[in-house]
Amino acid sequence: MSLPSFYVNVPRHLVAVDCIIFGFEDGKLKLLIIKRKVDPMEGAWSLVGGFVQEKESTDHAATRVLQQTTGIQDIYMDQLQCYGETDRDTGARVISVAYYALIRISEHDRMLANAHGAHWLALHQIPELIFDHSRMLSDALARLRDKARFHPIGFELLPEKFSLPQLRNLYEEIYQRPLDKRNFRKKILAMDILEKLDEKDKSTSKKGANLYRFDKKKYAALTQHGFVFEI
Amino acid sequence: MSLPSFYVNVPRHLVAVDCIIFGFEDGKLKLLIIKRKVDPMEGAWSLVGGFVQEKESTDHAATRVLQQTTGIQDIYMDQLQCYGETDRDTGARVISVAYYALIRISEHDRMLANAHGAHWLALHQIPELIFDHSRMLSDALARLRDKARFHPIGFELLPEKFSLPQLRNLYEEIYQRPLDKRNFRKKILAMDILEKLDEKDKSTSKKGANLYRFDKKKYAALTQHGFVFEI
DNA sequence: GCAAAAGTGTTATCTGTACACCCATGA
DNA sequence: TCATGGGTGTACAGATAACACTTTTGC
Repeated sequence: MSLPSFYVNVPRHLVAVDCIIFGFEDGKLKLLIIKRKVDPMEGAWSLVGGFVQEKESTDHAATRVLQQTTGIQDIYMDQLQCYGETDRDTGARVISVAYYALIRISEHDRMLANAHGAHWLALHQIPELIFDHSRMLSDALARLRDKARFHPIGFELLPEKFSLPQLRNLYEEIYQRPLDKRNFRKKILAMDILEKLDEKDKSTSKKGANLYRFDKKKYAALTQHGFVFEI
Repeated sequence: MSLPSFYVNVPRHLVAVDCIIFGFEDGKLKLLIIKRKVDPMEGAWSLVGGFVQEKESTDHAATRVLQQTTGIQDIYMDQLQCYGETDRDTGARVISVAYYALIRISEHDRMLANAHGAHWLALHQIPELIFDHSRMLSDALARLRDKARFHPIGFELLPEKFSLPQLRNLYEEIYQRPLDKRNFRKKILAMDILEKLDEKDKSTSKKGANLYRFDKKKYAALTQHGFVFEI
């Protein structure tokens, strides 16, 4: 197969994807990182990443890389942005497309991740990362805060069934500020996008906290009529 | 110079940049587009674009391409996102990084642009664009709306000196809805980020509208103290 | 019975929104 | 003098923010 002449004699580039993978556990936002297995910077802490193959989209590369290095599948993932500085990777000129992902940390996933040499660390425990990965992380955090404010993506970080204190705790962690218990409850319930379950979570108190489920269909229906989620 | 072994036998890709260039003139948001000069799709309407060279960053490629194809320099530009589908360009597999730019349309720039075969068209007059460029445009518009809401980037589209009716008109155009004259004036003046000039714009009325200038320093100072611009 | 987290309402303040008339001026 | 767009203030409604006590239950 020959290229149109416009495309010949054009430089070609190594293109990578890097994944900023957020989870939520023990009331803390966590990040999944690995010890790099290849030179340069072998052994240093790094985001999960890999190269874009000949015939796959960058989106596909991101989900594939995540799946291959951690065994994790079927999760919320969104493009952050492209990092295109010429010297960002010290091994070669590599253009990287960063993606951020939100994960419900499960024991299953935790074992798989460990088997792949990946580790969940709380945000304040994250060591210096290679190349521009620390920059990617702070950009991703900023994006997460922006996005979570007007889109119900927080639920991607919680188990299917969750309590309101849990949900509030998540947003307090994302925005790093306390949220009033009563006001939060009032606001979120007024949206009418949660299904109240007949079940309690007794793991954090004697009394037990009622469990809820995010009602995707209701949310979709409301959205159609101009409703905007906002925390 | 040899590469670390990790980087050999890795597929390389054509990487392009495409620019969504917004301007504001005659009370309308406009887009700068060109008739494509190369195959495939020669003669079809296209965003301004070009390939990323060996030793330049993607940011640099975007400003270079804009400068080369329109003569325009020194403008607000921000990355939109990367488009990485394998079949997005019908000529070859090309990964494209899209940038959006905001321009003060001047006669000087207009002539240069015309000389390069580029045209300013009002948004509602934009024809079908090649490849995924129409998608890029609508993504860029969405981003512009998002960003302009909380960042004072609207001023990039206006001349240095502008009137409040002009500014309001711009936001009405961006958000496609009428804004109350008095409320808008009250809100924007309360921010205390505009310098009132001793000059009037008489081009649109007998009375003349007072001119203002955006005070970058004041804005920067306020931002440091937690102030957030919001329309 | 007590410690610990869950759950519940009311009030004051702020912010957004609606709205109509006078002003300055060139033609 | 009149037509045109520029400039001004107030009142109401809805949203946000502050705040303290009761309930449940395992130990």
